[in-house]
Amino acid sequence: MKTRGKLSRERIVQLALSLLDSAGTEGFSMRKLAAQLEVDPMAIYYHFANKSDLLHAVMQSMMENCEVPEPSGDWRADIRNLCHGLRRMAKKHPGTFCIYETYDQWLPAEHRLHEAFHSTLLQAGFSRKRAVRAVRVLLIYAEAFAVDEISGWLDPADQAELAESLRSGPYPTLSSLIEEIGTVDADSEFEFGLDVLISGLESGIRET
Amino acid sequence: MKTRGKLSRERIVQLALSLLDSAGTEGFSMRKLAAQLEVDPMAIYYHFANKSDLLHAVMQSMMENCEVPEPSGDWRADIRNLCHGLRRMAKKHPGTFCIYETYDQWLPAEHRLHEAFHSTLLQAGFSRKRAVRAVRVLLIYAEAFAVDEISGWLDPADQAELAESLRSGPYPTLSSLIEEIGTVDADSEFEFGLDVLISGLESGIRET
DNA sequence: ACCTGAACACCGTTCAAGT
DNA sequence: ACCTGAACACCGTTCAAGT
Repeated sequence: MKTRGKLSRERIVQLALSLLDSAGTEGFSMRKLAAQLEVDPMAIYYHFANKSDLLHAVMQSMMENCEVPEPSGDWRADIRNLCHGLRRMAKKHPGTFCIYETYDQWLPAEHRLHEAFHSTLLQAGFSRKRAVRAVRVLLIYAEAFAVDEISGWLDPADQAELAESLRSGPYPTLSSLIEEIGTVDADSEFEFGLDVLISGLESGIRET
Repeated sequence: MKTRGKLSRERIVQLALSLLDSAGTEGFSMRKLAAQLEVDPMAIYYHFANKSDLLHAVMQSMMENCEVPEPSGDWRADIRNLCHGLRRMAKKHPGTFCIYETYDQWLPAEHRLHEAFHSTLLQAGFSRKRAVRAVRVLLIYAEAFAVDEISGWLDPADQAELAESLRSGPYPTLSSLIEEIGTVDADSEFEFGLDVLISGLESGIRET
């Protein structure tokens, strides 16, 4: 009812989201989006101030749909679930997530997730300062892992390329590890990192 | 002696490196670089196939200058030093480092650093598989931390913006933590993450 | 061998105009 | 209120030409 025309903020955002995720950061442009909307490029500018204003709305839409599981009482399990939810969201919206990772302002929609992280750790007995620091480390890890995953840091074809690349100098250790470096199971890899972080965090809950 | 002209691969790379680091990813372009070199934009294309070929060389130059401290025998200290070296390099070359982070191919110049990481952990008694996984987690953390630092995730001015942004909904935990979230000392923050990771890693050296 | 210059297919965005 | 269309200042890059 707000719009009699063919366009609406909602329709633009939804199509932008899917175009960004399917075409990637490089393949996305205001002009291509307009073409998909079957509209003049400048029509979008009636609804959004500029490209980054639109991207802001797109990121908001992504974050609003992020699963934030309910707390179970076991902070270790809850933290894991929150990280998994974040990773699932990233894989569902690879293009948008990469934009989000280089975005330097607060997104209201991310507060819901951050609230859950922080309250989980405070409940678990973390001091305020330690909780904030722990969340920061966990988010850095989970998000950067997801970005690496999106950019394809696990294709088995890489193994040959690595071997080729290593011929540029004597790297005995790396050469002996080609198989291990090339063989990556993303799921268990992610789990491993969470194990390390959580066990590192539980050794000093009372500190600081 | 390879070039009689005003241009050379070396000169182009050095100026590209400093332009990229001072102007940032957005501010860098082939045309602006050519202007600084006082040369026609297309002159660069005689020395490099295209933009990403040039950026590859720029990243190589950055990584070649990365400090890779000698092993001391104490793997905990060595891992910390390697991570600090990486972070220092990132802060010295913010623009180039951000390009590097979204680059999806092997850079020969990064093998030196990775070799040091892996051999340190193997010496410390990590199994091959566990060493590879540990390095991956450590690099993800150190690099993503550096990127966050570069994009300015620690300015004290953010505190007011966060408070404003939190008014969009009820976020009791976050609201109570505004001060802690806004007050970040990057150095000790980085150290905290390393503490967590290393203590998490030492709890299971013999596993897997 | 090394650089120039015009040209092309893209961008995001301003601004005036149409309905 | 909502969209169009021409125009501008940018891109990266191809291709033919100059020295």
